[in-house]
Amino acid sequence: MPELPEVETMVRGLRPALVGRRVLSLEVLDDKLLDGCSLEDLERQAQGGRIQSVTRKGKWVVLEFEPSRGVIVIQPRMTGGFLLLGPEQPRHARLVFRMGDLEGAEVIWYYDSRRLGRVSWYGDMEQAQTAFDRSQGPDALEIEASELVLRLRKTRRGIKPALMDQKVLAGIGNIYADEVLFQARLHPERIAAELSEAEVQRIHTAIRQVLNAAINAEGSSFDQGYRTVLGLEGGFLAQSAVHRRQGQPCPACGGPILKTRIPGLIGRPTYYCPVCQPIDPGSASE
DNA sequence: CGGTTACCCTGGATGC
DNA sequence: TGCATCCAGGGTAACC
Repeated sequence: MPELPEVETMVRGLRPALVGRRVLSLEVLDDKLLDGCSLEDLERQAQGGRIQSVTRKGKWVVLEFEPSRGVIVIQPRMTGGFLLLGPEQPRHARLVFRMGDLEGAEVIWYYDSRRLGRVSWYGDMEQAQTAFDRSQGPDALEIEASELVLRLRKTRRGIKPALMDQKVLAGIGNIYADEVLFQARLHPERIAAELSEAEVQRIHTAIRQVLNAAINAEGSSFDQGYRTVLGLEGGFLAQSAVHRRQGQPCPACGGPILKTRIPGLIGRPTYYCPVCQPIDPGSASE
């Protein structure tokens, strides 16, 4: 579920409950989520450790314990999330952090209905960073425009699948790819390597605008999916331009938003305005 | 190597 | 009501 804005919202919500506090115990309720570490090792590593920082790398949640106590990385993927709402077990709970020195909540839950999320442990922050750099590109909020130009020039896929490729840049998924491409007025099937520098610059600007707006709205919620750590819905979809708005008027031209499937993203819907985001830029209406 | 698809999972919504 | 099918915020192994 979560893309960069949802993960950023999780991390911001977790910080006051975790940073500087001691983990009395970590209980792993579902060891299927563990990636590269045993249940026993993870529980033992966390037990009694004080959390030094809670950060985000791309779509990863990173819990750093006090020096030399290691790092836990959680990838929520489609349906993972955290809840601070006390001792009552939520549905699909997979991890339980029982905290000391905590005023509001004593228990922090990680839940994941589809069990696609992953939990890893690294010896220190440097190892976690190395693992990140091996599998992910620069964070979408940190990448420079010039770097984005270089990276997009290397692939002949459509620009939407390229933006969603975490090795190109980390943090963008299906919702925000649609919003970024609308904001940049680019058709999702435009070949990434054929975009002009000016067009990639528009994408770079749109990424920052869209992701920051989504963070301010605390992410995107629909159906039974993503919630904040307090169990609240994120508000971004109320202000989305195209995503999940098929048949509704484009906010720029008033024409109907289309829902379609594009090559390279089978099984995932794409929403766009065919007038404002023409496949042939020469025919743009703006 | 670059690009695409199949598959991993589950639960809620939708359709017959 | 019951059952089948479809759908979903992600990622990766395997394939062409």
